[in-house]
Amino acid sequence: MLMNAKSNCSTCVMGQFCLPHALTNEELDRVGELVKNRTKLKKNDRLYQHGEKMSAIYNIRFGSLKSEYSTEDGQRQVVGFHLPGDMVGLDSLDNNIYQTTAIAMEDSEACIIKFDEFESLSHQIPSMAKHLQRNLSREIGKAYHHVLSLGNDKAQEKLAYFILDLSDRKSFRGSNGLEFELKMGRDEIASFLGMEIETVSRTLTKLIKAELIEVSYRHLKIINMSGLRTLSP
Amino acid sequence: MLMNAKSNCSTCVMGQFCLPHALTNEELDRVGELVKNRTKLKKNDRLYQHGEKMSAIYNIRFGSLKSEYSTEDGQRQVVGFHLPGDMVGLDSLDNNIYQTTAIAMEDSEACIIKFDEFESLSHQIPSMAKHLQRNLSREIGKAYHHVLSLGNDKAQEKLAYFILDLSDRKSFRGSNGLEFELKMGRDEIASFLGMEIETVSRTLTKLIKAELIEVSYRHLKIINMSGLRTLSP
DNA sequence: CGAGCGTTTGAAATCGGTCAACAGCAGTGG
DNA sequence: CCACTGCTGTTGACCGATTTCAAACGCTCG
Repeated sequence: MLMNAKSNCSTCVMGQFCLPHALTNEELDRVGELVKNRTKLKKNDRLYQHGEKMSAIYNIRFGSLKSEYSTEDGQRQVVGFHLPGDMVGLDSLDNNIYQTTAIAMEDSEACIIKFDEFESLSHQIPSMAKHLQRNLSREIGKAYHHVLSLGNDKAQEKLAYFILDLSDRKSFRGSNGLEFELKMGRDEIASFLGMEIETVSRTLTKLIKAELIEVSYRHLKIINMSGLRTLSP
Repeated sequence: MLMNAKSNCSTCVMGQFCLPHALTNEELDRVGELVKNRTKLKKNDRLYQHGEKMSAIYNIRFGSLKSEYSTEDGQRQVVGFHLPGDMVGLDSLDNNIYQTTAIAMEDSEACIIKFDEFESLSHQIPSMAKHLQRNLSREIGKAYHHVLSLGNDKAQEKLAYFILDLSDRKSFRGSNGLEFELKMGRDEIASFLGMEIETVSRTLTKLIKAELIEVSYRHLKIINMSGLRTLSP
């Protein structure tokens, strides 16, 4: 985990997805002060680990990560996939211990937001505190939706939900939401959706035969978006 | 939904579960100002509803509520059960719209925390903002755990998790965690755990035959706590 | 005390899990 | 550059847990 690359929030292309809107230039500079460093991650590197003392929260700059929730007895579950602009580490603010482990699925980079400095900055720039609050609340909503999907949906619907969610988030960030590379393996999709690897594979072929998507290895193309949407609300 | 009963945080018995620790008397009085009103709910009354504009967050004073997450197409899922001391409505802070509906499972009462007033108070008493932040983060952790359970566990384990969680929370609040009334129906347990009513019923009888619990209608008694714990980690 | 809802129980059907074998892409080293 | 090896993903057959459909039971409330 290398620290380097002085950050500069005011010129960062992720700014619009990462920072609260309508910061003054002066505020931007102060935020830039706060986010002094970034960290580069190679595939499979951990950004933080379950059980560790929290020191910072992070903003993904590029690449993609997964977060895994785990219990003492070794049960593990992928609870989220993260794309550039996503804020991660938010599950640690309750007791200052990370509840999940964040692992890079490809070479990635994240901005480090030292938390004690963040807190003091929040007092000066209230919109930063509000921004964090919003992210926390949004994460709750996402988790509820995940619970809904795991609790109600059949394999097909869960997979459709997964694909559409990914597609939406890619589009939102300005990349192609209709054709992209899956950075996660079938095992990680399976864990995320609460099913087995083989079921993921079989269900993908079902969706292919239904001419909703095309898949070759980890390359995915959406053929019939509305068809997919009728599967996952 | 009746407004009445001037609140008084400084003498409220829920204080220890509800407010941040170590508030000065003067701060307590200011918080009391904020929480001017409570609302009484009869069974099945809604505290707030999915899609509504957020005006306040709430703290349960007595009784018990469930929150239901729902999608446009009518899928619904119970995402949480709430006991006295719990803060609810936290899923609304992202876009000021409630994402869930909170429904009383018995006659209940909640303190109303008008959100705009809360925000201005937060500036004066930073520990209040921090307290909210912690609650938000804890809710994320709880949701992740729920996802883990739905994704990995078989019916028995899910039910054990449900019972133990309820038991722990009752104990924490000083009531009897070994023998209590379930305020929710089998249908609500089923929704929460992502299974069917009949499976809940059958699985309960399994746990009874295994001499882990006794159940009669909605009265539940834990016979073998450690046995239950071996089922749910 | 009776009506009605909530709960339990039974039997049959189904979806997904498990076990096992195979295919295919990728990265290594000759 | 190609062959070998290993990891990742696919496919098939079988099995089991949960769902589904159906009916009976038993609280609880009016």
